Amino acid sequence: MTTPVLTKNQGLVFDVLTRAEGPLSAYTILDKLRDQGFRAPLQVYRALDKLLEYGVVHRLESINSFVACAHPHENCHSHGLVAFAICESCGQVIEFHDHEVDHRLMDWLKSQKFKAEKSTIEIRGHCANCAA
Amino acid sequence: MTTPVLTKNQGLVFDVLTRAEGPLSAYTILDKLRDQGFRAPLQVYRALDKLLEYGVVHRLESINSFVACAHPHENCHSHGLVAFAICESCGQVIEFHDHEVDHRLMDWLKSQKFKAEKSTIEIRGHCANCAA
DNA sequence: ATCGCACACGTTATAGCATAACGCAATTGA
DNA sequence: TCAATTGCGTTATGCTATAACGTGTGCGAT
Repeated sequence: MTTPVLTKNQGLVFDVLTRAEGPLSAYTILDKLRDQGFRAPLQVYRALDKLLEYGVVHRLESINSFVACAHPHENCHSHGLVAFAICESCGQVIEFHDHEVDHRLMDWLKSQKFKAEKSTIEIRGHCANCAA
Repeated sequence: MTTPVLTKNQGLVFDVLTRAEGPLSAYTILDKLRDQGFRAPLQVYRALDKLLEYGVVHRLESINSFVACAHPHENCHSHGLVAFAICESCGQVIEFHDHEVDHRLMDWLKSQKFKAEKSTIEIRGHCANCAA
């Protein structure tokens, strides 16, 4: 499963996210793309929907923001769960995968006969630099 | 650490959440409390802030909603991580705690010298009844 | 007792996040 | 060629959350 060629808008949004230091909100992305002709939120959200679908971008539910996947080449959907540590001081995000956590959660869900579709694991706190 | 006596507004919001079948948005709560004199979102949000602080209510980040804690008596802050399975068909939420997952995540965070403060683990999908 | 402080509350206004609904253009494949 | 699909642009709207102001009440310290 490989990522399709991106359209113009998808490419612009993906570039902005890739260059960013940390996660960006949809409206921040919009502002950064006004010079490229973006005028409305939907232009951003539609591109984001596709990028999320392709697995090259992640949505951080707890801060209503989006971040480029840390492993752009391999498709992120093929890993198991994705987890994020989000620094509330500097905004940086560390993405990580842990099969142990993955299996444990999946086993539990299985025991409940719950069919998992999307998952969100986000830890907010302070990174090594900011913990002071 | 015991839960303080709730104020009138906090009590009303907590009651609504306790009686609800599933999670409710702040504005849904507001609507349910109009007859008791609620007029503005802040009345709900302020009560929710306290209830979250007391650990008797959880916030579901991925659906912008709130749910009463499944174990009202024991303080939920004292458990480790809390995880939720959210059914996208019927809206029901299953709350669970798993020390294995907890430890595993905490170990990883520790290895990164990341100081965790708040966590979100939410799995969306379909529950046993709705999976059909 | 009264002053000062902390806290809950009420209200209005505004900010921030996300989608509905319309129509047009380009592409593809039967 | 026609129909279906997909992306795009625009306007309008809805949902989620907080800022900023002022009021009232309880309570401890002086």
